[in-house]
Amino acid sequence: MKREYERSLAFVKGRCTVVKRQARGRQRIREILDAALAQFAETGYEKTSTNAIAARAGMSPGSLYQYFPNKEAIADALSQRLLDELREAHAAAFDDTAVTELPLPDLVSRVVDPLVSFHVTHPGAKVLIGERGQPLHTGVADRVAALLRARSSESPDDDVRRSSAVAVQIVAALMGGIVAAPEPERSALVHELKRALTGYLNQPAGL
Amino acid sequence: MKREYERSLAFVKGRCTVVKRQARGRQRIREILDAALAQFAETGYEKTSTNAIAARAGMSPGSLYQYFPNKEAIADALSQRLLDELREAHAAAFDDTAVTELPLPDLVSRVVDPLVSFHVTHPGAKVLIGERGQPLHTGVADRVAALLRARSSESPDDDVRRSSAVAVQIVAALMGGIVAAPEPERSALVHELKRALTGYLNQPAGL
DNA sequence: AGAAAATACGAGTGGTCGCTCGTGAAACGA
DNA sequence: TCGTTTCACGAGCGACCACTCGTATTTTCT
Repeated sequence: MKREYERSLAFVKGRCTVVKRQARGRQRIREILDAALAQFAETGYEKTSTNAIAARAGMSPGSLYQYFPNKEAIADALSQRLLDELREAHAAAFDDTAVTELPLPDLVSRVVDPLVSFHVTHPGAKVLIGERGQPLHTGVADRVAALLRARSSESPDDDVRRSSAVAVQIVAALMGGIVAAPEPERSALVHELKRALTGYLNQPAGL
Repeated sequence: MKREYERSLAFVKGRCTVVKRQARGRQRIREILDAALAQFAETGYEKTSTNAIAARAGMSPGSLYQYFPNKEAIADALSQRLLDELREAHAAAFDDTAVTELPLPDLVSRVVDPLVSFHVTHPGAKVLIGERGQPLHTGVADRVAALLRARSSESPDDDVRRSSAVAVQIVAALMGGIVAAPEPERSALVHELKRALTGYLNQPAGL
């Protein structure tokens, strides 16, 4: 019986080889990523040991290292998976036609709201941003930049890029508190975030 | 010959005792803090080893542990020292009388500018904020809250506290990029930071 | 001068962590 | 059925790290 297998990399005896992943293996990768996300959320990236991830995923350290060459690769793959989920959640906000006409507060809400619910349902995502580089950051920043360019086509490109980078950093900065806060306060903080963004983006550039 | 000595804590043989610090000892503490700040700036808090701090300060690990019981205490003392320096640099901005009358952009500049130059001259300060709790954060946030309360006395206290916390988080979020950027870009980013703050604080609360 | 206090040293200890490797079980393909 | 590939295991290795301790030196004070 012929079957189709996803080709992917395995890391056995210190060597990187190409293997035909079985269904079991693909499931294992998902389990590792799930465990890593939960563990990162609890203890942060640096303080999370790979042995703890393996234990949480119900496997031995050796099994874990058949699917990832090192700890960093786990975080990278996790960032990628989260970024994909985020892109999907954001599709409605970004892939629309009439972004140019929409009032700024509405536009901000359309971008911020899915972002908030994404981070609320994935409380570990913020440590992949906070403690490690910017893989999630840049993914969003690029799309925000494109959106801003569409709205104010006469602004110089550097200004647009800077504005979107700043806006993304503001969102990232407040997201931690938003996720951590209990519900009555959380809504208030989301409201403040939107106020900050609209206030920032509304202003004429020459102040 | 009688001399006056500062009493402080020593940590010898695992026990905490009170000693009469000599001038040499006080100098050593300064050297440890200097070395720690430089090392934190280079490698971050977690990845900085106490042995590396000791080596950078030109002393043995044992000597370092005569002045601090553990790594965290070094970071705490350093945070305290930086907070004192910052408070001094901010005295002019906060201790003024007519804060209520000043236009918002001017007020923002008076607060932000010393903050920026403080972080530029102490590039290690931001990791004490970024990777470890909020000792520097809260110190500034309280003063900002007092300032905001003075300006809009009719706002509810919760709103004021929230606004100042958000403002401080915005500053903290952008400070990293500001410190890292070379000079032409740095000024532009500072300008963006001020725009963000004025835009945020200018708005009527009910948006 | 001489005892006591404070400072200084640095090899060493116990512990953690990322990662490996030899071995064996399960699934696949013929 | 049987060889090959993929998956699984877990003790343990080497490196690093926060911190200790016995000892030696310097300063203080009488």
